[in-house]
Amino acid sequence: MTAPKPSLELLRALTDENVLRVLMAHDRLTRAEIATRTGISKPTISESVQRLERARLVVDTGERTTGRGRVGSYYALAPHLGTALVASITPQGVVAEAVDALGRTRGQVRTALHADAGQEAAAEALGAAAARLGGESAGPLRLAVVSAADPVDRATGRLVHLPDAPFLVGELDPPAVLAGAVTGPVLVDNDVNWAARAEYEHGCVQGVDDFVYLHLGEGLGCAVVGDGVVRRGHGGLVGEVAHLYTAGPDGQAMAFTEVFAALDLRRNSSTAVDVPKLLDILDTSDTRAERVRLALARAIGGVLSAALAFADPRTVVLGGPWGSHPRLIAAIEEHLARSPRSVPLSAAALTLPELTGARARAVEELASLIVRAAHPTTQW
Amino acid sequence: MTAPKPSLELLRALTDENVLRVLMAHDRLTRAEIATRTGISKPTISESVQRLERARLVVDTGERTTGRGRVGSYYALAPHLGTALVASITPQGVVAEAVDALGRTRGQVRTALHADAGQEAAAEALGAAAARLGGESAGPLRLAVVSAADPVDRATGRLVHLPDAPFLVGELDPPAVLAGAVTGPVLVDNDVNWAARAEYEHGCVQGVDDFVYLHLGEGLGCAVVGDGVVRRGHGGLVGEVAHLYTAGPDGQAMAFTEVFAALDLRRNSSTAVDVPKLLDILDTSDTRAERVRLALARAIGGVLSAALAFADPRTVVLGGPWGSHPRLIAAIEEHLARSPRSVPLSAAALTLPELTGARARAVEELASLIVRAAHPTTQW
DNA sequence: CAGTCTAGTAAGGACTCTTGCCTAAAGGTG
DNA sequence: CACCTTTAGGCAAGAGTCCTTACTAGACTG
Repeated sequence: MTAPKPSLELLRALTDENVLRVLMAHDRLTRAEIATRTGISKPTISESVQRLERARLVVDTGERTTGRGRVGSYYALAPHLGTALVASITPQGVVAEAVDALGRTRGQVRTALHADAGQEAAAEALGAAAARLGGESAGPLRLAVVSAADPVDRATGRLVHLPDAPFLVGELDPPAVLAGAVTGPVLVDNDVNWAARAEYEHGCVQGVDDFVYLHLGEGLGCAVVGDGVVRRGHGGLVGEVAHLYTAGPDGQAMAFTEVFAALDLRRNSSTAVDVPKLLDILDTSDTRAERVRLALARAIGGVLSAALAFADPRTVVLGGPWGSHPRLIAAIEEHLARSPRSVPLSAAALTLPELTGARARAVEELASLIVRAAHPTTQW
Repeated sequence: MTAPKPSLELLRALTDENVLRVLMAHDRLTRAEIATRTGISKPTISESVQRLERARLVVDTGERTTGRGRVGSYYALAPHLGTALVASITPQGVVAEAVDALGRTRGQVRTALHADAGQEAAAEALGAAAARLGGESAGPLRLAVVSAADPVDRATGRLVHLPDAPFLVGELDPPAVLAGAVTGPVLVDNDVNWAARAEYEHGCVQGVDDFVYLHLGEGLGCAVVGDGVVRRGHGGLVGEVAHLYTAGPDGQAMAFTEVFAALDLRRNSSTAVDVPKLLDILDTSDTRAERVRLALARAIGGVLSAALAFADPRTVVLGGPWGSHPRLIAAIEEHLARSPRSVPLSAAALTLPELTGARARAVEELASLIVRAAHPTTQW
């Protein structure tokens, strides 16, 4: 809409950005290689590299080309540019990594948590992991991307407790916990959204710009990808399907989460789904189990009718501890075949997908942080 | 992500774009005014204006400044740059306009249609309107933006007949109908999506980036705006809520459209809602009418639970012939107050909103067509 | 050891943007 | 009416960026 103001500084910034981006894709390159890869002339690249070296964003690695011809110098991103923290918080524990702008993992810390550890323990584990990774890596932790197994408030990054939804990780404020260890922004989103991003980039829906990812585990979650981007809505609560009205076992309209109460599939004194019991039923072949499967398929079919109405996905991905069970998928497909509108289903393909998705975002964000650092004033 | 390649041509293109954009916002300006408004220096503007004049995109209007100081020449976009066709097709008739890049309406044609005219009549009316507007205006019709009161296939722009949904306008292929009269692209979307855009820009949800617009008329439609953009999904069927499962009059789960059958609110031998009868009931105060209102509120509440789950709107806008009825809104609000999650409601504010929304898009698209015409090869 | 190949540099040209100054023409002022 | 002020537009100079071409330095090849 609004075109940037033309200026020579803009050109310079563009050249530098091209150089930095290509150095993020290939960790070490000579000036000549940068020139051919970017399509910019060698002299211009030389000037840019000099500029970036003076700004300490790029360094001569000391390595030299071997082979025919004159010896070239390899350049790379400066090592002290820092890393991004990637963290996943689940009831099982905290997994944290540091990644650099090239997407290389520089260290990983795993901390197991007790089943009823509470948010203090989670916060402590996250803080400790950040401190350790920050100490280990060459530069500072410049930003953090956090995945949490609960709804996340889009504005503040804090976890939200919705009525009738299990609160797995609990009242946690990742930006506050990480404020000391991380110098820049802290981006928080729930695990299902990150998992959807991972499936989009590396999993079973590559190239599908519009899809819905339904996560079925202890909690019931969903992610909506529209036009290639994870949609979060006003408060970040897109995909919170617990209160969605759907069809219950006897055809009554009821909230999705109530279906599990009606089927006696909840964990004691909790709104969490009893996953072992449910998996057990999915593996059983008697008529009672069959009835439960039908009821589940019908309830999930109702959820999918809502997904079709509000997201119009090309595909629906089913993930989570019991979501990708073949017998469940078969039952849902059968149900959909009798519905007026249908949609292809596929099973989630990745393990630890939320970390993959969060990592991708972290790398992207770190890259743009570095590029903007080269020309703080120029904007477009 | 990928930065454009720096080049002097890019700078030139950027300058020209700045000039063209400012001339689209203010119909006539002197070189000096362009310079101050864009923040670019006078000599640069002079060169750009010369270039654009040679390319016949800009003309000296012949007008001269009056007042103190040297007389300046006013420049403006060339008049033959053409216009965009904006058309709305409803069962009542066709309304078509030509708009230029400054958003000025250059002519309007209204054609009434008989209640059961069929798509041939609609196609003919559309074609005739386009031919007339194309003949009247100075330049060609360079693109068209069409609003139709039916679902639109995102890939082809053709209207789609979904099962159990009324097919108001019918099997129409606007791109084919307009191929002769319009030189460029034909963008088609359904009226509810355009109406949502209009409410976003000029109506009751200005500045609200995430909202849902529920249109309740003969057909049941919905638009989802996420991050400030109307979301269409894979096939363009976002908002087709007819088959969404919700709660029926007796608490049974049923498709939204079936609720109207159950309440005997359909027009004879059709799936269209009987709007006069429904409005009548909304205005009545006996217990039977009250029961119908309750049932409607419950069914719409179910639809809104799906909207909350999949779009997380900040606000829900209710529009259409019976959607903004105060008594209906009150009934829905009462229902929502008892639900675990709620959302503010507001009534649609605009008349003929679909034309307003389509017009905005047409102006935007025409502007970018003109800007790109100035530098066909440069891309960024 | 001459030939070949390649990274990096130097020179020159083309082009764009900016600053500053100048001119022309109109309105206002005494 | 003469003069000053104001404003649009043009011109010149200068700085900066990118590109092409040509060259140099150094290492491998045969």
